[in-house]
Formats: sequence, structure tokens, C-alpha cells
Amino acid sequence: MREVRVRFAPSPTGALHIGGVRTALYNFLLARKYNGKMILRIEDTDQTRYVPGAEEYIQEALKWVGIQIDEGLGVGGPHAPYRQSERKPIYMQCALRLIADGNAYYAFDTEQDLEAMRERLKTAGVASPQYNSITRTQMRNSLTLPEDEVKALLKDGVPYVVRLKVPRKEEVRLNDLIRGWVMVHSSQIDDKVLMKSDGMPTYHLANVVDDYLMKISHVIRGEEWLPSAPLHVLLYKYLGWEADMPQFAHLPLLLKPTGDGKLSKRDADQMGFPIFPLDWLDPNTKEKASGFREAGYLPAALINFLAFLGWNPGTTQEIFSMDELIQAFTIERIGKAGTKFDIHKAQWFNQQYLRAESNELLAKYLLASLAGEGIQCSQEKALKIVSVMKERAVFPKDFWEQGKFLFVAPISFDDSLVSKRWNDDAVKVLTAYQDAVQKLDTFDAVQAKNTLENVTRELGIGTGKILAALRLSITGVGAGPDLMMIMEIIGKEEVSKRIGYALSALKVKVA
RNA sequence: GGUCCCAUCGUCUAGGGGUUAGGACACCAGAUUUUCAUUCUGGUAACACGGGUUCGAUUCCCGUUGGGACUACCA
Repeated sequence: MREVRVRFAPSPTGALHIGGVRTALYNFLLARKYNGKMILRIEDTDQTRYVPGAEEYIQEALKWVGIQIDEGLGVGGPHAPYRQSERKPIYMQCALRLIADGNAYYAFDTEQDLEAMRERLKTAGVASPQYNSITRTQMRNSLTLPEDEVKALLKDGVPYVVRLKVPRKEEVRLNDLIRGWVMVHSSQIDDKVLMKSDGMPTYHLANVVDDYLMKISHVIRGEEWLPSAPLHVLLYKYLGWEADMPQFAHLPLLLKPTGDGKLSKRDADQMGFPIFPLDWLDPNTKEKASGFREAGYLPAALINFLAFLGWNPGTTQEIFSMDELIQAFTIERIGKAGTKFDIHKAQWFNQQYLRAESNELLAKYLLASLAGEGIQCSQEKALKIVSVMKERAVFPKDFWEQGKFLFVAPISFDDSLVSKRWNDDAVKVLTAYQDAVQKLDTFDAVQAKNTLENVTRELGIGTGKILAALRLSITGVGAGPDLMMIMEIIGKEEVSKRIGYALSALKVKVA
């Protein structure tokens, strides 16, 4: 079997879309599964869209999620350079060959010429005007112009593009690994520009040339490329590379969570979830985009989530490490239908992965948050906190955000809870409890509980009735980990102080 | 509009000519936790429609509808 060589070939036009990360992942999984090579190539043939920092962003993002590059940008390799802008002469050579063989031609039409042509065709009733086997006979190109005029134009440096001479009647077929046979009639394909007037190739040419030169075995890319895939097949044929043509696999697209359409940055902004792997600040527009990393997603969880967007192992196993994914992955099990992006599932995966981590590691997350707040905390205490909060955390930052009251006494109290649960009985119990707690020599969760039970028994009030009020006085809110553990963690003095504060602050409410 | 792709619970999906159409997320309910959460148990919920083919179609074929992509000297 042919050596598996796959490539991820993004354009450095901004932050890497999460769909791009999934594409990279599938490529990577295939490469690893068959001991092949994963190549990173930068498709920067559009100078006008180049965004500084995008290349670094792509590399950092891939590194963060654990997709290692074997060859290409930042790594080097036998087919360097891996930046298309640095491979310019290669493409021109190929274009020239196509022209010499009669499969491509020079076109000198200006933008106005093209616009006029489209207008003309539209008024004549043509639905989608194209530069093709019919219309090219009426345009200014090396097919219609006399040879010396073409030579003169070229010599004078008149701007031109190179277009592919698509045959008039030919069935173009390709066997997509995901979709099966796809057939398109050549009359539906237009004479695509191969070389732009600035001397740069377009995607189509550069892509085919580089994939061939870099000995790519499988082209795994988004479905948006499916309509132009037949064109690429034609290119392989005319370049004489048909035998080495890679296999194609066009991935289903990532769709909006609700409604219709492709997942876009706007969705992320509106629904409040990230759509990029890392935070990104566009240097030109100053626009900010938030990333999964900064939102608190663990790379392994993101990978697991992404892998299941359009692929499944056919078993009921859902949690997969990267190695397990590599083992289980096959192109055959990739689905065909577009996939709606559901952030809930991503959160669920994150929670699973977070819980599976050691308390030592989780304590580090908490300690990091605390350091940012300028709060001191012992390792021992952090471990204790993390172990009681573990079951409820989805993100590393939750330990701090949902456990603030472990470090800072509440100054205000949840109003609805106050009106529901703060009553005379509660005040009686809390007053007595505060007293009892202060008399204790040592204080832990068990003693906290026993003492509370003693107090309620003496007063003849059900513990359940006032527990919410006690929690309120200690934390200010109605939700959190086991209350007795909370009290143990903050200690006897603090418990007494907080009950005292609540008692005085909430006095008015009862009266 | 044209070309191409797609279609199983709200979402991700398994399945496949005869199944109680399975799982996961989400949601709801009950149990446990003297609270919330966790955990456990249970529940609501799907083969888009119409024709064929067939003894029998959700499954195969065709059409309709719906959705998506592409339709640039962008990738």
C-alpha cells in the first residue's frame, strides 16, 4: 500500500476555525494510524488576505490540541518550502506546461471586460454567466488573438491570467472516500483562473501541484471543496499525474447549533461559546474572538468532542484518548450529513475529562486562580476544596468561581432564598448554633454536623428546615458542595463570624 | 437561478428488507443526599413526504420537499 501522507493546508487569514481543527484532526488520525506523515502547508497565495500572526496562531493551536506535525511549516522536510508564496516559480512552470500542451491559455481580459461579458449574457437570459468553452471565443485570450499579438502583449507586460481550457463535453468522475462516485459534466465547470495577474497561483493550481510534489496520498478536506474537486481531477489529468492522484475525502460541514447555515463567528458571539481553539485578536480589525483554551476546555476533551462531530466508532464507547482515536479511526465511519455544533456536548466531555484528573492537578488550577486574585492558600486546603467540588466542576476555573465563598465571606445574600428560607426558626437555631460552635475545642465536618443536630433537637426544630438558612449565612447562595465540609474548610472562627453577620444583616427581613 | 452534496429522537448518532428502531447529550420525573449539585432509576422523543420494487420497506430505486455547499484574478 502507498505510504500515507496527508496534509493540513490552512490559509493564514485569521484565527483557525474550529472546523479546521477537526479537519486537521482527521488528517492526523489517519496519518498516525498508518504510520504515515502529517504535513502542514500554508496556502498564502492571496496576499491581500494575509494576516500577520495567523501562522503562529495555527501552529500554537495545533500544538495545544496535540496534533503533531511531521513535516512542513516550523518543522521543515524534504519538500520545503511549505509556504506556497515561496514556491511561486514552481506553479508558473506547471502553468506554462499546461499552455504548451494546449490545456490552458493566457487571458488578457480586464475586470471591465469580464463584467461586460456577464452583463451581456445575463440580458441574453443566461442564468449563470461563465468564462467557458463557449464564451472564451468572444474574449481577449491566446485562443482568439493572433499569435504575434499575444506575444506582443506578453512582451509589453500587459497583465494576464492563465485559465484552464476545460473541455466542452466530458464526464469528470471522482471516487470520494466518503461520498462514493461523484460525476460532473465538464460543461458545468468554467475556465478557472490558474495563475492570477500578480503572478500567484490560485488555490486550485497550487493545491494540485503541491499535493503531487509532496506525494500526498489522501486529501481530507471540507465539503466546500467538493464542487471544485472535478476541476482538480482534470488538472491531475492534464499535468500527467493521474496515476499519483491522491484519494479524496470530503468532510461534512459544521453547522449552526440552531437554524440554518454554516457555523460562523457570529454564532459564537451570539450564543456565548467559543468557535476558535485559542483567543485571537485580529491585528487589522482589532476584533476579538474567544478560544476554547481560554474558556477552560481541556485539549483532550476538545479533541474527543471534535472527533465525534461527524465520526463515530460504531460502539457505545464515547470517551477516547488520542491514542484510542488513532486506533479506532477509519474514513469509512465518517458520516455524510452536516453536523450541528452543540456546545452542551463539548461541556459534557470537558466535565468527564476534568473529573478524571488527579486532585493534585485540579488543585493547581485552583491555586492558579487564587494567585490571580492575590489570595493565599495552602496545598493541603486546595486539595480538600478540589475534592469536595470536583463533582460539580465543568471547567478548571469553576473551583474558584463556584467556591469563592470558601475564601471570601458573603456580603450580600440571595434575595429569593432569604424570603423563602430565612425565618424565626432559622434565627433561633443559628443563634444557638453560633454559640455552640464557639464553645467547641476542635471543629470539623462531623462535629459541625453533630453540634447542629444537638441544637435543633433541643429547640425541637427540624434540621432540614433551617439547613438552607445556614448555608445562606455561610455562603450567601443556595448551591454549593456539602455544607459541613464548607464549614470545616473555612474553620470555626469564620463560621461564627459569618453567622453573626448574617444574623445582624438579615434581622430586618424577619421583623 | 444553475451544479453538486445530504436527510433516523431537539442535538450527535447506531442500525438495517421482517427490530419493542439502540446509545449519548439535553430535557422531565422519582430515589439517594436532612439543601443545590453529584450518583442511581425511570420517562418524553425519530426513520421528512409521495410513488415504485417486494410477501414485507425506515432500510433498495425514482420523484417531491427540506437543508447545505459552490457559483471570484478567496481559500
